[in-house]
Amino acid sequence: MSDEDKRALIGLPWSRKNYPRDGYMVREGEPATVCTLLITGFAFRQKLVSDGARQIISFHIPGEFLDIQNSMLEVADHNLQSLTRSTVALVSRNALSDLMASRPAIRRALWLDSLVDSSIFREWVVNVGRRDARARIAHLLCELAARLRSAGIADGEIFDFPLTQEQVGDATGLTAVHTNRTLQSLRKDGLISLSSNRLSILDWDALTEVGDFNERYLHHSV
Amino acid sequence: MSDEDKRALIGLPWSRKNYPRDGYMVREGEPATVCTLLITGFAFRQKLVSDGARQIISFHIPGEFLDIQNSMLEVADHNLQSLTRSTVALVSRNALSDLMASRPAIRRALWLDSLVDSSIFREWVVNVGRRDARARIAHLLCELAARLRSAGIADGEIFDFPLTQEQVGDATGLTAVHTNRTLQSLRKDGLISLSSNRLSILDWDALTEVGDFNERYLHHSV
DNA sequence: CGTTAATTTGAGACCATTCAATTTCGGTGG
DNA sequence: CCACCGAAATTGAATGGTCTCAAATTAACG
Repeated sequence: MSDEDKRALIGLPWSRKNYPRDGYMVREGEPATVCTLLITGFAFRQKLVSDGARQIISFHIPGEFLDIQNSMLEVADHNLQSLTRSTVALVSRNALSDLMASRPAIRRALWLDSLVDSSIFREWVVNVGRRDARARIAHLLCELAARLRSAGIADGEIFDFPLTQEQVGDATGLTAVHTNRTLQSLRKDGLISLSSNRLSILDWDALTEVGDFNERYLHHSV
Repeated sequence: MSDEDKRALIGLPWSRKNYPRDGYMVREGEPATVCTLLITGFAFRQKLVSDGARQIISFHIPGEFLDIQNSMLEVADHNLQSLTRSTVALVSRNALSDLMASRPAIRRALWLDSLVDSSIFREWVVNVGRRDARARIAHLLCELAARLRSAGIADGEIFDFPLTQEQVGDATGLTAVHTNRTLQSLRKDGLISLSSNRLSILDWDALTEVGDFNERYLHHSV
């Protein structure tokens, strides 16, 4: 994007909104009126099934758009929640839409953003569909680490990790109990250390091996 | 889209290509040069994990674009295969790209198409992550039926169903053996009848109940 | 420092897998 | 038209990964 594009994007009218931990930002079935950019904190998407179980569909880090798709598709098809206390920028659908109409580079950037989103969903289908518990969790940890590094939010082997074990389980299709046992097994093997909301990856190569992690699907080069 | 838009789309230079059953259309890691529209037959996307297991990520029916995302993201992040013998129209990336630049309605239609795709991936994460075998398979059958009806390819309760049980299993994260037993259980309960590549849905309401199926995620109204 | 949330542990049950063998089906050639 | 073939579907039995339920321990927070 050119400087002019960036100025136009930053110049959009927006308002700031804060959410508490676990606060609902968008509910499934609601009409969408605004577009949300995450400024600080973490967020996640989820859907509930008929017996009340929850499946987390993605996690989001600062700098990501949370609901471009909702704003085009009129009605939200999933729930969007803050993971930690967080702050977002709200932009009106119409203002963003006008900007996309007049600025090809911005249009292209948002389009790519949503295509990468889509690629991540595909990898998650594979993760919950065809990997065992250890691999699922290892893969999730690798993905979060790779994305945080790529976004410049973290750079070493130590990360803020605000997920509860129940949330890790809901993202990987496991129960909280089995998630706990699996994390212990990863710790015992010296792959990670995890406590008090801090994750250290002690052996990146081994963790990617266990998690069958190949970051091509993140399309970091685009 | 206006008539003029439609004419412009149909007027794009394209070539026809045939694939045999299980033929590879795109391989993971390959650079993308063309954009593929499925004309006849069925196709599916899949990824392979390190132990050789396969996860099917989506099925596609005639009239759907198969790889808009690949053509924007440069390198394919998954494999694309024909399910049955099929015919596709190949359009050059650049020609389609030019058309999208000049025609907002076409751009919007393709954008919506890929957003619906994305919504379907999200639902599949939920399906394999948080539903048991009966619900997973019932849900898959409901989705295929709903999409075929919506596309006008089928209209009653009887459908061409060219999937093997192994493929149903690979789409739902189950083994072929357990898929077989689960299909028998759905038959025994009078929900479906399935043989020789023909699926009859005998009790739609009961099947949607078992599969926890709500078609909002298909966004058929857009 | 008290209270609630989150993590951890144990034991038993169950859903789905594995492995192997058998039967059925669709297609092909004699 | 029938015999044959490989692929797909089906069956059985044993194994195992994950779940369930419940209780205990530890950590987070006002």
